[in-house]
Amino acid sequence: MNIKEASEKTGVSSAAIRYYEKESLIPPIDRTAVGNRDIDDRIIRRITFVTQMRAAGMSIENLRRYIELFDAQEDNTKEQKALLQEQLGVMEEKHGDLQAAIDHLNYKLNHFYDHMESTEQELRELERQHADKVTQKPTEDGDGLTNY
Amino acid sequence: MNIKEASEKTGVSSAAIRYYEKESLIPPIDRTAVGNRDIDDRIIRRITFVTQMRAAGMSIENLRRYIELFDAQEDNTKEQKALLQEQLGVMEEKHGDLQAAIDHLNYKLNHFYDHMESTEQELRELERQHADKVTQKPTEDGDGLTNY
DNA sequence: TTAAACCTTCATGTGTACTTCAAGGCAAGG
DNA sequence: CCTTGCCTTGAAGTACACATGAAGGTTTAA
Repeated sequence: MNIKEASEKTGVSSAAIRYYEKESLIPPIDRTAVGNRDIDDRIIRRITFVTQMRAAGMSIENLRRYIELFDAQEDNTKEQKALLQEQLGVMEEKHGDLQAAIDHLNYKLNHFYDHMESTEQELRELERQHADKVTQKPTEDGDGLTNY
Repeated sequence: MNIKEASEKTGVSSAAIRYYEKESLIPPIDRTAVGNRDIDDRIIRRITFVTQMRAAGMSIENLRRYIELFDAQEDNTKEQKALLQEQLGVMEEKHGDLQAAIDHLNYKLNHFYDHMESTEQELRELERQHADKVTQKPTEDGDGLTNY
């Protein structure tokens, strides 16, 4: 498929796909007779992988290092492990921050709700939607942003 | 406390604190007689809140809108709700992506481990550390990055 | 055969979120 | 008195991750 189809399939812009190839986040892409990129499913999967890792907050630079290590044929087991471990740490931390912020907002939303008329059900739905994910509420609402 | 102490306490640079104040992410900070910022715990909490939301992926712009709404005295209940709802959506999505990426890396790490000598215990520890957080593994390891 | 709709490379522009620099003020220690 | 070390504002610079534009090539459809 051409780059536009790949773009539509992945949700990544054509320019970004070219950029990823140049930065070696995805392998060199085969070209057609006239020099156009011919993108197969392997490349699509790689693009999707990049998208996931980017969404998870991994920088282009780290992602490139990570991929280089995995693509290399030498025995760089140790470095691979170290890099995985490092990235897992970063992601767990982000995950924690994110969860804290979500909990915080949910708490605020619930508190907020307590002081409102109960005619509007949207908030209840929202609350129900997220209820299973809220594990703990902040011990105090200390950011000074609660007017209610 | 002065801005340097606040910086050390929050892990946010002095320049960033000034920037946050200018962008109204934190309230106007009191000044001493000679014009230096005198930062109290309320400001510290605000800075921490900003840090958390930033870490969770909220943009400066959205964060400012959010804070403006909460600081305003008018009855903007509806907008506050909408903004909270919007941000919760964004964060839940990010959370999902992040979890997917973490699961992916954990799966890779486990798979990886299966093919290694069991003399090195670090990976077991890492595995143990994160085991409770891994809820599901990717159905296939389709990014082409598994050499092992 | 001419326009539309793709594509290419290379260069430059853009938005975000700060960081760094320049120029200067205040307070304490030697 | 002068250096050190903190602070101030305002302007300009930087890094990242692309987006956009220029100049041109190919293929398809009218």
